[in-house]
Amino acid sequence: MPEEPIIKTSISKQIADQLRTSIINGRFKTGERLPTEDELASRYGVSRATIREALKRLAAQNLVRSRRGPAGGNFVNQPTHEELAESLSGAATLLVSLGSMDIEEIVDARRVLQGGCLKLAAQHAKPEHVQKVKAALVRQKQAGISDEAFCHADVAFHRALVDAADNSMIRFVMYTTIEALVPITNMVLSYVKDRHEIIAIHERLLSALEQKREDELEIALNQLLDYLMESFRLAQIQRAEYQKSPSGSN
Amino acid sequence: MPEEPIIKTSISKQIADQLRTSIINGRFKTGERLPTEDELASRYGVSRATIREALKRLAAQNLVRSRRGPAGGNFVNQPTHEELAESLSGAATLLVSLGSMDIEEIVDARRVLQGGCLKLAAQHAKPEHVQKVKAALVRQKQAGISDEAFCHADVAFHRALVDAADNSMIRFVMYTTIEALVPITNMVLSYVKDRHEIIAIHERLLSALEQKREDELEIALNQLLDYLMESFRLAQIQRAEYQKSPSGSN
DNA sequence: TGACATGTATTTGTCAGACAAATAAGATCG
DNA sequence: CGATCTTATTTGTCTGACAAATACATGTCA
Repeated sequence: MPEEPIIKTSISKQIADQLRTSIINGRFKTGERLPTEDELASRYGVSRATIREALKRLAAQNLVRSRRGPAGGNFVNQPTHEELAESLSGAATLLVSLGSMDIEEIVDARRVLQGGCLKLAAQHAKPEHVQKVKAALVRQKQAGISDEAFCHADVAFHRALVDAADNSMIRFVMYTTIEALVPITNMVLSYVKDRHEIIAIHERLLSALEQKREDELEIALNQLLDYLMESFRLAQIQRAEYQKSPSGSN
Repeated sequence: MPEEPIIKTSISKQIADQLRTSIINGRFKTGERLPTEDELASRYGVSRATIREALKRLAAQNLVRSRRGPAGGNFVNQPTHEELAESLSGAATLLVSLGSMDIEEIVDARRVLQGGCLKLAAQHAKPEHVQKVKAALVRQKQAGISDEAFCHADVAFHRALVDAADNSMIRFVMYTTIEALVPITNMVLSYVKDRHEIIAIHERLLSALEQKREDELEIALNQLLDYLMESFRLAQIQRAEYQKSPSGSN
C-alpha cells in the first residue's frame, strides 16, 4: 500500500487556498487579471466547474471579482477598508446573533476600546473630523425621522468619532465593535422611545471633542454606555411581558 | 419596457446572500442540515452547479460545512472564535501587506487598544489565565528554537494576555490586531536577532499581571512597543543597505 | 472624414446529465 | 450475535453545451 495521499479536503478548496496564497504574497498583483477559467482548469488539470467553485470561495472573501466579456475575467481585488470592515462586522453580528457574545461583554469592550480611541481622537482630531461628527449629530437631531434613520445617523456619528482618531487600524477594529451593537441599539430604540437623552450625551461628546477634553470624553462615553445598558434591561423586561400577555405565543 | 429586473449580481451570489440571512436570523439553526443540493436547486429553480457555487461562498466564510454520504449534506456551522479571528486576521494581514496600513498606525492602535485590554485583564484575570500566559512565555524562552517557533510563541503569549481580559468581543478584535503585526514582528526578528529584550519585557508583563498592577502593565506594554518600533526602523535600514550593496537587484 | 449601427470574438454565468467517492444503514451469512 | 457485503444517498467532479455581457473591428451612411 504505497501511501496514497489521504487528502481529506476537496480539490476546489485546495485550489482556492493555493490561489489565495499566490495573491497574498504577491505572485498575482492587485488589479491584475488571473488566467481565464479554461486556462486555469487545464493548468490544474481539473474541470472548469471546480475552478469556478474555487474562485467563488475567493470572491466571497472579496479577494477576486469577475467581469464578463473580452477584456473581462477574474481580477485580483484590493479589498477596501469598507469591504473589510463590512465582512468583519458581518462576522461580529453573526457571533452576536448566535449568542456567542452577550451585551455586557460588548458594552464593556466598547467602554475600554472606545475609551482609548477617544483619547487618541482628542489628540489628533482635525477640524474636518469635528465637522463630520457635527454633521452626523445634526442629522440625528432632525425631528420626525424614523427609528431606522436615527439608528443610521447614530452609527455615522460614532464612526465619525472613530475617524477623528485618524488611525486606519483603529478604524478597522472599531467599526466592527460599533456595528456589532447596531441590532441591540435598534431594539432598544424601538422599545424605549426616548432619543433626547442619547442626543444630549452626543452633544456632550461633541463639545468635549471640540475642546479636546479627554476627561470629559470619557465621562460622556460612560454615561452613554450606562444609559444604553439600562435601557436594554428595560427593553428586555418590556419584551418579556409583551411576549407573555397578548393573544398567544406562536 | 416593463421594468425587467436589471439585476447585476449573479444568481449564485443572490442565493448565497439569501441563505446567509436565513442562517443569521435563525431560519436555519446551527448544526442543522440544509436541504440537499438537488432539493435547493429545484426549489430555487436553478441548476445544481449554481447552488454549489452559492454554498461554496458560504463555506469560504465558515458558515456551512459539507459531508458526503447519506446522513451527509450541508450543515450550518457555528464558526468558532478561532475560525472567525483567523479569517479576519487574514484580511488584516492582507491590508498590511498591501501597504494600506503603516506600522506606526498599527503600533499606535495596539498601544491604545491593548492598553485598555490589559487594564481589564488586571481586573478579571483568573489563575488559569495567568497560567496560560506563563506557559506561552516558557515556550518562548526555550533555547535554540527557530524564528518561526519564537514568533508563534509570541503570538500565543499575547493571545493569552488578551484572553485574560475574559471578554469575547475584545478577544475577537484583539486577535485581529495582534495577528496583523505578525509579518512585521517576523521581519524584525529575522534582522534584529535579539530576543532577550523581548523576553525580559514579557516577564515584566507577566509579573505585573500576577500582581494585578495596572500601571506596571501599561509601562511594560509601552516599553515593548517602543522597542518594537525602534527595532523595526533598524531592520528597515539594514534591509535598505542590503538591497543596495550585493550582486544586483531582483 | 466621421458618427453610428452592426457583427464578432472572448470570457464569465448557467444549465443538464453523468459518473466517482464517501458513508450510513440495512441485508446476508457464518 | 457478529462480521462482512450490499445498497442507497449525498456531495465531489467531469463534460459539453448554450446564454449573456462586452470590447473591438468592421461596415454603412451622411
